[in-house]
Amino acid sequence: MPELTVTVVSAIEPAERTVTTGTKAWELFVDDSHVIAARIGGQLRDLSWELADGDEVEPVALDSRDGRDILRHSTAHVMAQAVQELHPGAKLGIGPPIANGFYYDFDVTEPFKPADLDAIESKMRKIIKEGQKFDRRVVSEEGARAELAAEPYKLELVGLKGPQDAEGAEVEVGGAELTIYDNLKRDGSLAWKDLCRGPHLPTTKRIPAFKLMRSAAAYWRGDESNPQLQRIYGTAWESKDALDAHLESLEEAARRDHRRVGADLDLFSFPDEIGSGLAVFHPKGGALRKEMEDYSRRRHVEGGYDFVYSPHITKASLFETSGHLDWYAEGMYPPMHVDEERDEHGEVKKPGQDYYLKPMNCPFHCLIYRSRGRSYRELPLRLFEFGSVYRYEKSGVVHGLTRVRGMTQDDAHIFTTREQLEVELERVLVFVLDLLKDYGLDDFYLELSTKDPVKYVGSEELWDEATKILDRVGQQSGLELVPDPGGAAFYGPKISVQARDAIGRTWQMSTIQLDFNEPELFGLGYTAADGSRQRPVMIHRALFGSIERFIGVLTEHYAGAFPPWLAPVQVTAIPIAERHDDYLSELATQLRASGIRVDVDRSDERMQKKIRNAQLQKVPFMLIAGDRDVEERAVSFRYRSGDQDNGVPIADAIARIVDAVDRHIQV
RNA sequence: GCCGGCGUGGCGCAACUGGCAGCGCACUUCACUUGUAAUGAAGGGGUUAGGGGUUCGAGUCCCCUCGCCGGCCCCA
Repeated sequence: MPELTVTVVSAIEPAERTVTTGTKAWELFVDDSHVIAARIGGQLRDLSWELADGDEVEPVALDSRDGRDILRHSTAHVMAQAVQELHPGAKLGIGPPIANGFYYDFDVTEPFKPADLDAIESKMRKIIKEGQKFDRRVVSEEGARAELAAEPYKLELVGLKGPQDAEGAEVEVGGAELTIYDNLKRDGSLAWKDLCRGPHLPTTKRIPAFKLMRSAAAYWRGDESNPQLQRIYGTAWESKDALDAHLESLEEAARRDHRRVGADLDLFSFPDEIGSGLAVFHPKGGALRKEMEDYSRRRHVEGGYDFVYSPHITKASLFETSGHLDWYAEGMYPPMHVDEERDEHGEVKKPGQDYYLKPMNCPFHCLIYRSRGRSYRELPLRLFEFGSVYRYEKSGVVHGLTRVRGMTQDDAHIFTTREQLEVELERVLVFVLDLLKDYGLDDFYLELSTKDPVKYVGSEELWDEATKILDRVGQQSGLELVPDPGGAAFYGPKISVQARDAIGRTWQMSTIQLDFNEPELFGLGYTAADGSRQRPVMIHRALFGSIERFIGVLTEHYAGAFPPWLAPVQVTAIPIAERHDDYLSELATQLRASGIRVDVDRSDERMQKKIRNAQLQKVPFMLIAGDRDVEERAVSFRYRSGDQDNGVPIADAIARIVDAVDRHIQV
């Protein structure tokens, strides 16, 4: 029998194996039940793939990254089969794996209801139990068209046959050839089939745990002008435990949701009367916000920024100059038309003016720059403002504090010479990261957004130079630098700082953005050392992004249990009996004199209830006093963890609290 | 903006096919004075998001508006 030699790449060391011709990949891994696919010559393949001489074969385990993707993709197929059995007219869209799960899009006459999902789930369990085989089959384009005649969306994909455009479509048609996967029952009969690149699990039985999550509409191929399909999201895992852990982490995220924590802790609200996406901060949220802002101001003073202020509205001409009305008019609140006068016949006597709410602060800062002649000696000029901006976000995207229509940016615009640009960018990045760390975020990576080939202004050379500088600065930071091709705004490339929170989610925080456009539009200049007139480069830089959003992120990061310096109430004093009230009120006066935010709970609740209330409000320090403490001129600490430290002398107690606040430490 | 779901005291929820708007927490008052997560009693609070319609009768059914939730598109 002819033989061939393959190399099995495993965790230990590559091993050569001699096998007979016709050997399938699974035969190399019969003793490892976790292996569900193989990477052969760099390509992911089914276990039924026939080996060729010289192949390098790497096992893919179910609980690996690739393994989970394959599992989820196969589960999506099972779901689609179930949907088509229950809803015979349903047409297939695409069904790729995504982070933590999968989805599949369907064109159905009626949107799915929760009860439909239950039924689909039961049907899926039946299919999984049947142990249907995923069987790969290469087809010609004509063959595919014939087989898929009833699947208009699949036909469209056959026409594309490449990974372009539609996100996720590459899992269907990505590769050099077209393939169809047949789902075969035990008796070899065809249960279902789908155009798909694969690979897949060997059989449906290899799906250990899954759950359908929700349904929603999605535009076909991600384009608003296309029809909306009904998408079902699901998740699948290598074990029941892994699924449960995933569901638990979703619940943890829900418990931390800033909309919920914000209401529980009385931080902020979104009164309907004001309008969608517009928040008010209550006294406790106000204390938190003020602390954040005050600290930021202090650091900006130290960082050499100049503080400026600008109004919330302006005449249209400013945004004509800046180009915002050309590029972003639909993202702006419509204008208010003022000062128009009409005569008795209704004819316009005086045309009036359009005023706009500002969606950005930069044009104002450009005017401040331009208010007089500038010398190279003044640069870099760093203008900083907590600037409130208003954006008419589409009604469907407004979300808590993270996507609002009115927000305050901690916005700075730095005007610099081309020569200073690199040094200044380094400085800004260090400044931004240091400050974020002070608020308790310390796990970052960077994203470099580069030119969108169709939507940009300025010369190629300028973009290249600026992109290179940003890249260099990013590299020097030592952080991971992820490319984001085409992600830049039309006026310049940017670096954004992504932060991971306490439960591993990433948030886009700061952006540092170059702008070659506005200095040009506003005709900004400075006199250089040689007396020539030069154009400055502008750096846009927001650190929190918006204060509102940052408060939302921090609330979720800390799950409301803020470190003492940020906590709205830093100390709750709890008397054991009413006769201890005055003792603690005196202590509170002393703490307030040290700048500590302290409440004395003088309600007529029992002290256990007061502890519970303070605990639920996530107050970092509870100071409890009874007869013993009064006698010793001491106080007893209780922390959010439930830990106690009793009989602490008053002076020590104050010092301990003030120290924790000053040093920004968590307790 | 699009698709779907939803909107009942401050918050969380209940009210079968249309038939007296209710419970818990919170709030107020009174009593109790207790050493580390809920003392007891009494009381106040709602034009059921807003508007229109169907009906003898609407929280419940229909229409419009506003708002919220989950996605999609978008996010300068």
